[in-house]
Amino acid sequence: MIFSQDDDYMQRLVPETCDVAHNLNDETVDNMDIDWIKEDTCIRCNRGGDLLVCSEIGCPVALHYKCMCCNPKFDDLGHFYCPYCSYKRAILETRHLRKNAMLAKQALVNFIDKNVVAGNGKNQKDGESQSKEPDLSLHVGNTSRPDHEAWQRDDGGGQNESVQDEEGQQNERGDAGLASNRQHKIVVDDEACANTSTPGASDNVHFREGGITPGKELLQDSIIKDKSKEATISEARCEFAEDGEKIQAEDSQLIENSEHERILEEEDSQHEGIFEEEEGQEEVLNACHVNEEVLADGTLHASNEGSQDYLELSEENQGKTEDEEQMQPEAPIAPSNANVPLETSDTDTETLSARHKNRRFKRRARKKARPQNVNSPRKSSSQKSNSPEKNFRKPNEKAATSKNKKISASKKAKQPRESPKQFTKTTLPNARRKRLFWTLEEEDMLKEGVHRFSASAKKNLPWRRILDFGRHVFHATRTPIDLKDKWKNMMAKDSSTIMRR
DNA sequence: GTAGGGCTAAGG
DNA sequence: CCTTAGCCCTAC
Repeated sequence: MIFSQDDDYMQRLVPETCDVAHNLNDETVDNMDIDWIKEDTCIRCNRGGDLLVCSEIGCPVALHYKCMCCNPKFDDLGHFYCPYCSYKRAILETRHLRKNAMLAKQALVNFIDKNVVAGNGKNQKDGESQSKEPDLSLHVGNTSRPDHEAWQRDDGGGQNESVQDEEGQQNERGDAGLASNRQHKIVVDDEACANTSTPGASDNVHFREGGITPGKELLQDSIIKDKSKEATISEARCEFAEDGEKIQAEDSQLIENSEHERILEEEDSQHEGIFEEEEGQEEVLNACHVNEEVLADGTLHASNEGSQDYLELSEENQGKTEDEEQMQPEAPIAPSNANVPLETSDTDTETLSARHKNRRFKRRARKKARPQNVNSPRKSSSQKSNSPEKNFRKPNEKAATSKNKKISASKKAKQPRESPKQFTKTTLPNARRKRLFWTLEEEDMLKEGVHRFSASAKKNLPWRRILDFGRHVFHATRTPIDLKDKWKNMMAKDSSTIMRR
């Protein structure tokens, strides 16, 4: 849509409701108004003629079509927006979506909290009844659940539709997720706007204050703020990580989500500079993650709608929690208290503690002995047979492991993946990694990788490259050495089967 | 970063 | 007790 510099445009330039006016003193505004009114030329070539005038209220940008450095952006109604306003609108939309997501998350947390209080007390005591309990799944679309109705009552009906929809999307939140969120935008948009302090106003102010380079100083400020915020977040993350291996299993997912939000936030703050009010919300989000961990670990694990992933996760985590318990007295740096509720919340009944006490004691002794092993030469086979672990291994532990093994073949690859770097960073120095069996998919990928890279390899196989090659299949904790070891085993296996024939 | 060999958990 | 498979350490 091409405008001439007509009266209509002038009127649009100096509306009393202009956002800038709210943030600048009258004198400044008056001066600026005068400048804008005089502005009847292209801001690039400084000439008159047919100009594209930005439709954003208060934006004085006018450009020749040919002076645009890129294709002009129009909205559905054909209104032209200058690149800055166009970007600003996109950011605004992103913010709305984020607000929606956070609202949904908060609703989810409330929902889960209520269920934890109401439902799980008896779940813990009755193992079998857990599977019959109402579905506490985080997934949507399951209509046959009483809790859902309770939730609707608790949170008020109007929003539930949108909140419920978005909660599922958050689980796989990415750009695609955000895009799909748009269809729900209108539903909660009003509330999101209400919570926001008219973003457009701040945008405009920054643009004006920054002069020709819009909000340059503010931009830097925002980057600094953002970095400090990021540091805070990562500090918090570290604290979580110190809580033990359990966190690691979910940390990668946490990081993914946080990372995604951080990126969004960076984008926002770089252009708007003031999202300090969202810091609290960021914390809320992190808190949400923590809550989810707790739930995945204990309360949700059995009542979930047959979600094997949760089930398996909780099984593993029980073992890990146990390890954490052993470590705590010895650990020179005491982990934060965040895991205390984890231990006491649901899995640690009196009987359980008593049953595991002996085992923990033995394991602790073994772990104490481990540092000596590290520095000493290889142990003799006699030492090997004296391993206390073997002597005190329990039948139910065996059963759990075998069950775990069965599940692992098909399910391991679908678990949230933990980064090997995170693992080495956050695990105690002498702790041994949890044994992770190879899936068929991983083996196939390994074969494929070796096949692909062995041709180009002169002497040594590039395990690192093979790992990168199959990163999407290999578990995130796999290292090149693991690949090498696995290949070694596979070769040994092959040769042994050949020998037998 | 990789190879080789030893250690160890887990299962039979 | 043996075997298997994954993990770890050390040398290169």
